[in-house]
Amino acid sequence: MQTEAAAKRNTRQKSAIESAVLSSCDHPSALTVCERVKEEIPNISLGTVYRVLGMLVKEGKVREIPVPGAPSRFDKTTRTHAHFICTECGELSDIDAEESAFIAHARAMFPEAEIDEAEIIFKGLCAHCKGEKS
Amino acid sequence: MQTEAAAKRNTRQKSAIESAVLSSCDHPSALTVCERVKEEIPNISLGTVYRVLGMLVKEGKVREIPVPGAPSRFDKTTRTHAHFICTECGELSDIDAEESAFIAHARAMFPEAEIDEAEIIFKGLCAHCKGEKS
DNA sequence: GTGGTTGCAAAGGCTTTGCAGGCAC
DNA sequence: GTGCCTGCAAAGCCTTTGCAACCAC
Repeated sequence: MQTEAAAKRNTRQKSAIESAVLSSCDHPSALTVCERVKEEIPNISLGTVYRVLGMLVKEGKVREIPVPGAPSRFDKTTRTHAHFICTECGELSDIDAEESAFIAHARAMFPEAEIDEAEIIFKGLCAHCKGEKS
Repeated sequence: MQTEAAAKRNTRQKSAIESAVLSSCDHPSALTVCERVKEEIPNISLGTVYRVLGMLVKEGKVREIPVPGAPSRFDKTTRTHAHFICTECGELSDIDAEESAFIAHARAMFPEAEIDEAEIIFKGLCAHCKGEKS
């Protein structure tokens, strides 16, 4: 007997979506994941991709990175860390900043609240786009 | 002769929207701003509120705080700082964290990119909602 | 056979935009 | 009078959801 979750089933779609995210080195959006899975399952639907990604996030296998004014990206790295997004080309990179230190600081400033997580996004120009502008 | 901006006009709507945001102690969404302005200009439209808020943000008079999965909030404080949002009731508070220190850290990790700004949001339960859960 | 899953399409929420009329200058 | 601004409504984008068919168990 599992804790309480109704018995989950393994399907072609689920494993294809999971491996698409886990094997990606970038940070794909739901639409990108859908396109990649389409190579294996041509008639996969975007609704299913969103549903399965939601499950994976809930299970803690994948992390969702909300991007202001743009579709969320999905990240195989669960370890908390910050991100950098290029305002020109939209490329999203990891930044190995001590997010936990930020949270500790925030807790010190706000002892009466219960702070669980942080979303830290830096914005600017990536090396490539920076070069093109100068 | 202004720098280059086509001559902007002063209208009842613009000043009402601007003062609604600047006089608010909370962090209203565009819809909330619209409702408050309606007391003064009953037939103000949400489209206009979004348009004017966009101008104010561009002029640097107001700051937009994008909230993942919820409407953006608008903040009269331009000084960069972090925010805390309660996942239960949606209340948004300022946190006087040294955002510039975060940016400096990120720049050190990512010297090849040009990092301009940061969006830092902490999530958890506010004092009030925390009390109700225990 | 049961009921979690899927594909499709429609709907949902937030935000932007096209257009004709209106108003600040 | 000019052309920026407004109100209205429609459209846009990302995401969620209802439903009947489907398939893992």
